Amino acid sequence: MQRNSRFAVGVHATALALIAQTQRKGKPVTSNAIAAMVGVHPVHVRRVLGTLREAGLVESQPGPLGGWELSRQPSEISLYDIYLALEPELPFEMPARAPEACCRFAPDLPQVLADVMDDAKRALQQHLSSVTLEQIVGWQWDARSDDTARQSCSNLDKTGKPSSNGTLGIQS
Amino acid sequence: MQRNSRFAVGVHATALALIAQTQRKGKPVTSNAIAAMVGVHPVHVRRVLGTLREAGLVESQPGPLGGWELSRQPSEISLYDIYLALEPELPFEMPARAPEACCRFAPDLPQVLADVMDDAKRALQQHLSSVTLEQIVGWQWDARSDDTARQSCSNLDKTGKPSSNGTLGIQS
DNA sequence: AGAACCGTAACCATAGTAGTTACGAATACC
DNA sequence: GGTATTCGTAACTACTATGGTTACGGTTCT
Repeated sequence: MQRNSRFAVGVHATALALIAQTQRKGKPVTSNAIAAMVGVHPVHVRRVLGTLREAGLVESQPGPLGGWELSRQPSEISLYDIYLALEPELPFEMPARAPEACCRFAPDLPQVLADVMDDAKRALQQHLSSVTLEQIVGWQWDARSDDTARQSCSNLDKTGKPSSNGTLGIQS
Repeated sequence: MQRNSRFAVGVHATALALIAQTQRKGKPVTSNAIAAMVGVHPVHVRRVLGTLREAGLVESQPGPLGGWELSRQPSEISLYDIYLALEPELPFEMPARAPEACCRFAPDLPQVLADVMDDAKRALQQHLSSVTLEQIVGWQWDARSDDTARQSCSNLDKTGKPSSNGTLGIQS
């Protein structure tokens, strides 16, 4: 646990959803499969992806053939979209402060600092906006072409079932 | 409280230390004065600045004429230096994961995601490294020249004494 | 009907943040 | 030397965020 992982989980999960869309048409990835591959609890996956659904990035289907799919073109989903949907604000927020706290000494410092933090947020936003899910999965294909054989992992959707062992073998 | 404010406090405090150095030579800012202006508890200021001292960014002196001073040229202290000293890592860290969790489906995705996150961190680092304390305080002088009169704030070092009212009038 | 999904609420353990108190050490001033 | 002022730090506390876990209900496919 610990250290906010929603963004990482969101990116990982949506990337897996996209890969699934192109790999096995008609059968979207399930929360359990994502959870097993990302290494978190299925409920957490649903919570994160549920938030992304509210933002219009993904869709879910219940039932035996259910799971998660992107609801936009992968080229239209940037890391910034995912971040913004999952986190209330970018890092480098100046904490709200009582204005009378500063004095003759440095009356404008709070505003200058707020501007500096805004610059940092803008730089970050710019970078995150420039990376799309389509690119990420593309890089993944590139990397994969260099690969040798991999061990198979049959019946992926079944793995990570909470009732099986409960911990998924994840250590804190 | 809440939302990690160490970075903001560190930047604010060091900027005030620099302003003090150039404003009232020989009399560094005290933790109490910084705490009052930043809006946090003096002990918290000492904790944050204590960490920055370990990183070699500031120095402290005890006693009636004591307080905090920069131990480097302000042009040699960047926001990245302050961030790195106060936080164990930049945001956008991929959580450590068991390697066997991923499978044939997307074996290289974890590495690709780690690279993507590294890119984000690099972009952030680049921006933070480009801003120095000297610049920040310079902007503050610029803004100040536009100012009209300000109310004075006599005996700043005394304000914010915990024994006075305990809360400093700070609301959560 | 039953199995396999998602949807959510509820509860809990853990950990990080910062306020608060307390006491000790160093320094300046009388 | 005594006192006031400052930093240094440990200890305790309250609050909050995070995410694991369980439980139960609703859909959809077979």
